Amino acid sequence: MTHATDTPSLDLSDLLCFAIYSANHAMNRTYKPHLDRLGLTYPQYLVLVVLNAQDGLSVGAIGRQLDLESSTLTPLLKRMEAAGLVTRRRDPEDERQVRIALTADGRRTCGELADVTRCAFAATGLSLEEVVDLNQKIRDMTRRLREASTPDDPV
Amino acid sequence: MTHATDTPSLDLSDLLCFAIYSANHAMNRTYKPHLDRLGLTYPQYLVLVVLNAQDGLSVGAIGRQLDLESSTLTPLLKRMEAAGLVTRRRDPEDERQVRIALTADGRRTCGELADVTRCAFAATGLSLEEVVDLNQKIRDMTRRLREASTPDDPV
DNA sequence: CCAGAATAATTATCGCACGATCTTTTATCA
DNA sequence: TGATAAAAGATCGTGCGATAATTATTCTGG
Repeated sequence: MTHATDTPSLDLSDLLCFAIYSANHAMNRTYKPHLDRLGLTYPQYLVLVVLNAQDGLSVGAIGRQLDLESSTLTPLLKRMEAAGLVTRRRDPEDERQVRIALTADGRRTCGELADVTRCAFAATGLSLEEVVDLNQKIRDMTRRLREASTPDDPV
Repeated sequence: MTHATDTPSLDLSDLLCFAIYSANHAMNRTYKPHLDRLGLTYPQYLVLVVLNAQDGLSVGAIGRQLDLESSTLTPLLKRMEAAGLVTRRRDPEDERQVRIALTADGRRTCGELADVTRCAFAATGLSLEEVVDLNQKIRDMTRRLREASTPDDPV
């Protein structure tokens, strides 16, 4: 059961975590010029992707999709509000929640997202099939990482 | 040849960049309790991995391996110096460079890294073979992303 | 109905990470 | 040799991202 015997090497190039870390950096840099043009940061882009699928979500609902804390999202959403992309309104039904809605400008920016995504896709040099496969493999791993973390914190 | 026609969907779960983004978050969270025990942050852990392989590197040399700027590394290394893990000394041969060397404490901490890496590996739920394969796939993609970015900036 | 628990968001603090700019040191070359 | 260019770090400003503490609202049990 303990497969702790086949020790993974400590060489940087063998570390899966570093491969992911680097891939994330590279992806950010790939997106950057396109997002700069739209006046967006990368997490802001992700928020728009979420709102594009379903508008008027609460801060918490967005956070659950992106796996971000409200303490991260609150200032980020305020910047997006200042940029005129979204509005923030307390839900009259439950005043604890803040509903995030796209403005006309935000919706227009959402219209550009498909192009940005297409460019990034092209930059990977992967076929659509390969992207789907790699996406699935990474998501599976992420799910297992989360499962391994949540049950009980190894103090 | 132009696979720009088969547009990737804008659904969050289909975005490879989001899969990587989430995987990176999840990996960080997996490492956190172990690194907390050692008093390290995740990028500090990566610096130790680099120094463990070759001690006495310059700031720039570390940065090239981790793909980090001096503006990120300088304060990070100062914190590691304050924590007693490394020393920072101008190279007498070339006073522009700052050499980073492990202290006795730093070397002792390096001795613990293999355990941390092993725990993270176990949390992925992947076989060593699968890790090697996924690692390669991600690194290939990262390389292509870098190639697509560098030639000329698509304004 | 009301005290206390639970939930949602905000605030504060810390540590990356980047781009832009600056300083110091080294290299180059007319 | 003496001006200038290049290289290596350091500094500054902005924006995530995490945790912990706080505030405000809603829910729940007696």
